[in-house]
This record gives sequence, C-alpha cells and structure tokens, in this order.
Amino acid sequence: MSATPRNTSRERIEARESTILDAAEGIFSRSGFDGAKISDIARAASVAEGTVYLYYKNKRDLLAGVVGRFWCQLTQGAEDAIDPQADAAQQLEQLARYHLQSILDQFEVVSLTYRARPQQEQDLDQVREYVRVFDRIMQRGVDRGELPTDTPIGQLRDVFFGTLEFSARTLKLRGQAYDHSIVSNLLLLMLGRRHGDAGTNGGNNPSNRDLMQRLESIQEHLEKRGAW
Amino acid sequence: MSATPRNTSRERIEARESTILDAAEGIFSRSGFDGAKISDIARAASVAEGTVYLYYKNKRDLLAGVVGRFWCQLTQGAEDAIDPQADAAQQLEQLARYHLQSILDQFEVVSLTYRARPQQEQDLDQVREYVRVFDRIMQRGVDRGELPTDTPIGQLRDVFFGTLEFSARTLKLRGQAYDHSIVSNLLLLMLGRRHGDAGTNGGNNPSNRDLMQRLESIQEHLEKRGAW
DNA sequence: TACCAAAATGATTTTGATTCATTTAAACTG
DNA sequence: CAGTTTAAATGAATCAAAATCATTTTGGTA
Repeated sequence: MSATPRNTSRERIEARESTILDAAEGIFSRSGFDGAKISDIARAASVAEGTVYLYYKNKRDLLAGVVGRFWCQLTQGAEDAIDPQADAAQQLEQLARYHLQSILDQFEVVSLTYRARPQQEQDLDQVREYVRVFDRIMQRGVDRGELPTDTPIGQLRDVFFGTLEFSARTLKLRGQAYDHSIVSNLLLLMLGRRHGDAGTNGGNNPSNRDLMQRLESIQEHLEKRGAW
Repeated sequence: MSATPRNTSRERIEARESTILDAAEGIFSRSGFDGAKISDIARAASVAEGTVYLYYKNKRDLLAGVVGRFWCQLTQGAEDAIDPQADAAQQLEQLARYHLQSILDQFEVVSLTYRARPQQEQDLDQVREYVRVFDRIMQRGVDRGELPTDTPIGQLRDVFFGTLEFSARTLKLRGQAYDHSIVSNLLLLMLGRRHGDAGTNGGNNPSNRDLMQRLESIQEHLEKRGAW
C-alpha cells in the first residue's frame, strides 16, 4: 500500500515547510526584508540554503508565504474572538480589540505585508479574506435591523481598519502600549454616537461631562442657599 | 572674488542632486525598492553609478531622500490648498481632498514611505511635519470655539489619515478613481454630529448645546432672584 | 538487498550594491 | 592666462548575498 507512506511523507514535508516559514517569520521580523539573509533563515530552520528554494521560488515569495500565513491565522483568530450570539455593535468591538491587539503584537509582520509584492495582486488574497470578517458582521447587523439599511459598509470598513492601523503605527512610533480608548472612540464614531471617553485625557482639557458635573454642583449649592 | 563661484557651484550641485532624486523617484515608483537598480537610476539621471554615492550613502538613504522630499512638498502643497479665512470644517475638507488626491496620484511613493527605514525614526520627520497641518487646523477650530474643547485631536488625526490612506489603497486595488463621497462621509463622521443635535444623545455625554441650555437656565433663575 | 524517485545539500554562479584609484572639471592665484 | 589646487565625477574592481544546479542522501518499494 502506498497511501500511508504518501501521507507520512506529505506530513513531513508540510512540517518542514512550516519550519521554514517559522524561521523566516522570525528573521524577517527581526531584521526586515533587506536585512534578512536566506542563509540566516536556512540556519534558523536547520536546513541548507538550497532547500529554501525548493519550497519558495525566491526571497519575495518566501516573504509572501510568511505574510499570507499571518493573515490566514488572523482570520481564524478573529472568528474565534467573536461571540456569534452578540449583536453587531458588540461583535464589532470584539473584532476591533482583537485586531488592534494583534497588529500591535506582530507589528513587524504587518508592516511587511504591503511590501511583499504590491504589484502581485494575488498576494493580498489573505488580507481580503480577513476584512470580510468585518463585512459579515456589518451585513448581519443590517439584516437583523441593528444597523440602518443604508449603512455604507465598504466605507466604514476603510474607516475601521484604516484608523486601527494608523493608531497602531502612532502607538508604536511613540513606544506606547495598547490603548483601550482608541477602540471605544472609534466605535462611538462609527455607530453614530459622540466620542468623549476622556481615555488618555489627563484632565487639563475637561470633557463636556466634567463641565456638566461642575454645573450641577453649582446648582446644588445655590439651591441649598435658597437662591434657587 | 569667491562668493559668486561658490554660489554657482552650490546651485549646480543642488540641481544635480535634484536630478538624481527625480530619477530615483521614477525608478523606485516603477520597480519598487528591491526591483530598482542603482545602475538604472544612474543611467536615468545621466550620471555614473559612483556619483549617486557622493550624494547618498546607500540605496536606503536614497529612498529616504525621495520619500522625504515627497512629504516636504506635500506639506507645502497642503498649506497652499487651505484657505486661511475658512472655518475649521471647511479647512478640514480642503485638506482631506488635497490629501486623498495626492496620495492617489503618487501612491507608489506613499507606499515606499514606511519601508524606508522603519528603524530610523528620523526618516519620518517630514511625515510628522505634514500631519501637523491637521493638528493646526483642529487646534485653531477649538480655540475659536468652532470645535468642542474636549476634541481628541490626536485620535481624530489617526481616524483622518488612517481612513484616507486605507481608502486610497482600496481604490487602487480595485482600479477605481478618486471618489468624492469618501471625503464627505469622513467629515460627516468626524464633525457631523458634534455641533448640537441633542436628539441622538444618549444623555451620559452632554453636548455643548446641553451645557449652554443649562447655563442659561441657571443665569435666568439667578436674575429672577436678583442675585445677578 | 537492490533499486528508484523524491528531497536535500552546499559549492558555484550570478546579480547588483558599494568602494576606490584614477580622471576630469572647476575654482583660485599671481 | 598658464599653473596649481581642490572638488567632483567616473567606472572598473570588489564584495555580499541571492539563486542555481550537479551531486549526494534519504525513504519508500519490490
């Protein structure tokens, strides 16, 4: 019989491919695309240099492999992170938190994404697959009547991912960590309410809520004095 | 006399540097960073390969030069595109249109920006300078009372640039052209509901109009009691 | 055990960035 | 304006790293 050996063989080969991808991901993340040497990656994977080329046509192709796997895993993770029972707003918040956390954790791989092969459209297939998670949440929200029928899903998708990606870049650039308020404010903005979660606001720039509390406190005092 | 020759010399050298940058911008845009050969760039600039290295330490440095000049020019263009007489909302719209149009026109250069030298922070100085145009518009809006005091400028900046950049990427990917509605919808999202319309306000986050009504109510009471 | 095909190897080739000894041009001097 | 010095430019030579390929090793099969 040949099925069993074939299987074993395929498994072995897939394991090796995975090992190479792991090694490549590590080296690319640490050194960037130009800084990464195939020889380093081969050594990290305990494989000869030529072997890498049996699995990937060239260095760009290897990077595309790393990046593709990342977004594929991200899609699975996102689907796990979302509670199917929750309503659209809650699911959106779950996705936003998961997304921001993930791209902060693996910022280097994300950065490598758009440098893979901007010319080769097909390299972005996994990214397209990923953003569909957002589309599904929104569409379901519309279908259930939780969101207006005229919700411009496509444009909100750009707002959602664009803002989170840019925020992550800002945070990284300033060496800051995950900030809860980014997600809250984004959702307030997108779902049609006001932002104002002071979040990182140190207090030297009072929110409307602060002002209202102060006013109510003044009014209370005046009432006590019978001036009301 | 030596002043005049010195000047002439400097001009000549600056012209040559500019020629090299032009050539590099063209080749980098067409072929990407890895695909661009120094020999191609040198030929396009009608210069020997070695000459490129008199002006730029290496290939990365050359890319940084191209990208830096781009953002520098973008800052000047943005300042020209904004009417100093207009209010914050109008200026924001002018900046948004200018920005989206520019990054669509020179999408390849923009894409090269974050691949320049992510490690070398200083390479992003020109980008930082550029985003300050946004900050100034917003700050002036707040100072003039056109925007709420608690406007989270930093977070809105991420929404603004993040959304526009992601939208541009989406348009390019689909081969679509500039879409007017992207800017309108973004501004509606960012500013549309912030001035008044207490109707949609859930109550736990009072608007400026709410505050003003409360203040007027207090003042009215005080006046009636002769306490004013 | 002997055989075959698939897989792996790493020395060799190729490519392209970077350097540097040399040449050319510009600026200055008397 | 000829001579001298300094700056700029050149492109052949060097070097690092990607990619190839003739050879070896491994695993499965009869």
